Amino acid sequence: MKGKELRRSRSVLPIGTVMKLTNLTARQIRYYEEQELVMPERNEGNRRLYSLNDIDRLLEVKDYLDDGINMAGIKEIYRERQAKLEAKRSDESKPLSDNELRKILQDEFMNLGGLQTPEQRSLHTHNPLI
DNA sequence: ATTCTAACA
DNA sequence: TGTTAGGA
Repeated sequence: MKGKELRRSRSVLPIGTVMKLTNLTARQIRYYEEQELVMPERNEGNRRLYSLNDIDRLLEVKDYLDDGINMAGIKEIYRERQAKLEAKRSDESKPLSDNELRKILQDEFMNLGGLQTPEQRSLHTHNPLI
């Protein structure tokens, strides 16, 4: 259950492939890196190399943006996601780590509405979630 | 052919 | 965000 994560975190994809896989422009992909939403590695020639996890993160960022959440809001989401994860790591390091993770992600969705702009919020009056 | 940084009619 | 110049 460990070699799988290693493969997903192995950076090998050039930005051109990431563009096709995420439908994002190179400009957007580089900008999100500037915002520290993804931190791809670089090869000998200073070319960016992305991992499958980076792809997932990029797609997630795109979804949040589509839902009207701004850069600050997205950063806040990841900031809290990491904070709660660390908290569970210090105390009962192993025990209910799995169920706890579910609750953490659940709480995350509960707070999304507060991070959206008033405009976007009014567009989703029928779907509280998302 | 691809990607990189910097900059803006 | 788009686009473009000038390099690697």
